[in-house]
Amino acid sequence: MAEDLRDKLGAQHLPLRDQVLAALRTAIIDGDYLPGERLTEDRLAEDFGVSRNPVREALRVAEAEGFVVILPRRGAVVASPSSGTIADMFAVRQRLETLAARLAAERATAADVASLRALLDQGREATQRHDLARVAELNSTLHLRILQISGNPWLSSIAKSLYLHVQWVFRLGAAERAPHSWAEHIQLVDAIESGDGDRAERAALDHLDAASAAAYENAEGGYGAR
Amino acid sequence: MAEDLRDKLGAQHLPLRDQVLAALRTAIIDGDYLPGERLTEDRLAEDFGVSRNPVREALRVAEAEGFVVILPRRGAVVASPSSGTIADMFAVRQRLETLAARLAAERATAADVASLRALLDQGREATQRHDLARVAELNSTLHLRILQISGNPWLSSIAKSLYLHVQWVFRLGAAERAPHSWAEHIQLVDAIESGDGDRAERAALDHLDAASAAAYENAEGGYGAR
DNA sequence: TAATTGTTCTTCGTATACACTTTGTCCGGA
DNA sequence: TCCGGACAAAGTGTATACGAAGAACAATTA
Repeated sequence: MAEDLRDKLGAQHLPLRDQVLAALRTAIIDGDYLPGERLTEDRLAEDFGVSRNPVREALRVAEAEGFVVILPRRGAVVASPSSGTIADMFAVRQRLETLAARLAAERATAADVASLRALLDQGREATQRHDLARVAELNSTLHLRILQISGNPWLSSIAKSLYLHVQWVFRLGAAERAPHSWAEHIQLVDAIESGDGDRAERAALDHLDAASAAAYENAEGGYGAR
Repeated sequence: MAEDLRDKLGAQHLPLRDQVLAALRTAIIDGDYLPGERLTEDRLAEDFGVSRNPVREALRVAEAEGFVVILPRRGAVVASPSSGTIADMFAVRQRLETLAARLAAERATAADVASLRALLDQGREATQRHDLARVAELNSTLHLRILQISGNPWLSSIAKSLYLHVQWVFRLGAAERAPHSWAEHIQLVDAIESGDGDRAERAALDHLDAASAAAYENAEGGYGAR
């Protein structure tokens, strides 16, 4: 028993680089590090209380994921998404998340549907409490869960990365829109439960269209200020 | 082999980690490192003639790209794509490359179309010479060019990564199929030139369906075979 | 003012050290 | 023969230090 636990703990060991990467992503998405801000290795190492090596490895992955830009011999800066790439992101998301919805509808087990319903319930409750942060969080969880249910790891990983970026760019607007989009989520989960791929795809499309429109309205306010 | 890779590195002036990453990707795609093969840091460092640090950074990115799998405290092994993930890859490619074809049709300039036609001509010529390697290379160039013409950097980067993986898994089969698929390419470029997004999307879909079917036939033979 | 020089900061790569895990091997005992 | 544990080897994870080279910025000079 005790050995069992120890084995698990050993396997669960999270390398520092992964923790740093997660913290870095979160910090960027949350706006603790603003677009264009310079990220020197020493500074990050100090912020996270680790040595430079894990920081460097995390930075390379963050670059591959598009969260930072690394200029040779000059270091890393937080990436600055332009409004052009926002439309591009939604175009790709539309293709991928509709596929995810279709696959989820075709493959979801009763337990999968139950977990989605549970998220919907929690979301409704949080909406009533006007707990926007919690709603936004549940929103993300729901989307990621659907990706997971789709059972396609490529789809899941790519769409997840895109989803994180969307959250990053519109984290404020998304929180405001979350309550309005909850009805769309119910439609989507209903469609997934029905097992009707076409219907699920349509529901996902509607949801994304609305989210895209909302994102654009929100973008008017603008990121331009540097 | 080590000397080969080292020579490739010496010619350029990029950060070592990027050169190592490129060399690693190439070595994996070319089969110099086989799926399941263990990649110890010391060994890679020696193969590429660098220290452990650049190797580690390259490995993290290669992991994010799906070329290697890293197990905590146990190191990296070359990823082993299962036939399951092959179907998944094609499912995602279908969504993305049809979008790319549509966007390319809507946005292609005369110069873009001319460059595609030039590739088609070279491909026809290489096919007549039975130069399969060259045909396969032009095949890739054509696909990547279409992605580029689509003008969506997210789409382009994601689909390119997927395309590399497909090449990796089916590099032999793809070379054999290349001549047969050339007619489909002509259809695709014609559709792009017409500016008809629907038509381009349909042409891309047909092409991918055929490629997917061919990939599956080829996969029957299995992997380990020399 | 404009150009040049020098200084400083930072990245990039190397090297080294060491704790800790995993893995493999060997050996004695049932 | 087979099992189990001690033991050694291999390799990762992390920290640290150091030197070289590039980039940015300040200082100096014409």
